[in-house]
Amino acid sequence: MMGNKVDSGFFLMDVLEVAPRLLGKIITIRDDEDIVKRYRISEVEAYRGEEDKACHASKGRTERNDVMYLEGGHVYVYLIYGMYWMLNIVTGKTGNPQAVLIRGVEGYGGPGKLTRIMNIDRSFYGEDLNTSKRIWIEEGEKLKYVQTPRINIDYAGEFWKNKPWRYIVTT
DNA sequence: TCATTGATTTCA
DNA sequence: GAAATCAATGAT
Repeated sequence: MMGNKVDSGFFLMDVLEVAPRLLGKIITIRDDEDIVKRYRISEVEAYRGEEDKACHASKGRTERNDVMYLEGGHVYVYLIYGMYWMLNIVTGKTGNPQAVLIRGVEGYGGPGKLTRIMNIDRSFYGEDLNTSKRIWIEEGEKLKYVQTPRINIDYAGEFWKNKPWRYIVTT
C-alpha cells in the first residue's frame, strides 16, 4: 500500500514543530534492487540553529554541516565515532541551520542501527526528500509522545543539554 | 565502564 | 601537519 508523501511545506516549519510531528510518519527507502521498505519513526531529537551549542552548526557553516543551511527537506548524513552513520532531516528556511536526528523507528532503536538496516551512508548526504527517488517521507498516524533531554551532548553545557528536545513515542 | 574507529575540526 | 573530538554501540 502506497502512502502519501508529506507536503514540502512541512519541512519549512521550525524544528521544534517538525520534530514531534515526524513521530508516526514513515521513512521510505527504495534500494538498489528497486525494493521499497518503510519504517515508522518512533524517536527523534531536534537541533536548532547556531545558538544551540549541541547543534553541529554552533560554530558556523562548514563543509560537513553545509546542507543544514539549505531549505528544510534535505537529508543530512554524517559519520560519528568512525563507525556509525547518523540520519537527519533538515528543517526550517534557507540559512537557518536546523535538523532532526532520527534516533529510532518501530522495531529498531538507536540511530546507528537504523542506518545500517536501511543501508544509509554518505551517498544520501544532500538528498531532497521532496524529489529523491530513493528516500522520502510518507504521512502516518499521530502518536502520543514524551519529551526528555537529548543524549550524549555533554559538550554543549547545562543550558542546552537540559532542553527537552528528544521526542519518544509512548506505547 | 571501556574499546572501537576514522572523518572532521581544531590547534599549532 | 598533528592532535583532539565525536547526535554511538556492544561487550565486559
